[in-house]
Amino acid sequence: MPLTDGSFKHKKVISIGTVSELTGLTERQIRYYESRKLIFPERSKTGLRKFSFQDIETLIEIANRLEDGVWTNEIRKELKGREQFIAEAKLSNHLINGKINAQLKL
Amino acid sequence: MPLTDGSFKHKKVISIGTVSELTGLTERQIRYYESRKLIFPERSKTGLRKFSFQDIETLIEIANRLEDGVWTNEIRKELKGREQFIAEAKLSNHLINGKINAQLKL
DNA sequence: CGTGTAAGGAATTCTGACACG
DNA sequence: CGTGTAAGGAATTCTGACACG
Repeated sequence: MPLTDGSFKHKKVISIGTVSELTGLTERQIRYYESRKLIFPERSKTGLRKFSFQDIETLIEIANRLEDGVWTNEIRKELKGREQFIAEAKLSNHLINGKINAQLKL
Repeated sequence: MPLTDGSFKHKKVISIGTVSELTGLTERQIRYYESRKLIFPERSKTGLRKFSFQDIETLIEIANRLEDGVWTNEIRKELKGREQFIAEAKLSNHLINGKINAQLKL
């Protein structure tokens, strides 16, 4: 039942310069957030960082939280919390779908 | 009624090296197809090509057609035909939705 | 026609460090 | 803590051309 493609959103293909333009953040900031384990870009064979659209969305959230005076340590927890929530929601959704299908067969 | 995001699919953010990896085509081939007006990457301020996921899908189609022995001239027409079809389908879809909504109000 | 390649230059990205605080 | 910057090097990309055909 997935409606959106999503494969595009999570594919790591965007280089740091483009991410910088899209987010308004400096490359320095982006690299720093990676070192703080807030984002996890992939690397090309030669070591160049590759980001996804999802990473860009996360970076914008990070920038907003930092403006609120929140530390990267705290932001990391928040992001993990969100991830956990999504994972649970997906599982729950999956289970419910199973029950619905079971009922439909009766 | 758009279900898929789509904004990601059409955003021009991928550099030619990554496109080459994703499609299996050489940079030479990709640049040539652009010169033949089969794809239309954007350019960064300094002139670097930027492609979208849609461009990548088109490139794969192009490669398939070329393998079939079709010339770029012909492929260009095919692609235009497809575009035209999609545009018409969207319009038609829009009109039908309008009629349905009109009926629902009766 | 479609593609390979060598050529020279320009733009991008990387890391580690010094700085401020 | 989070960010700016100068430094030197490595990897990427660009264009125009010669080549084959």
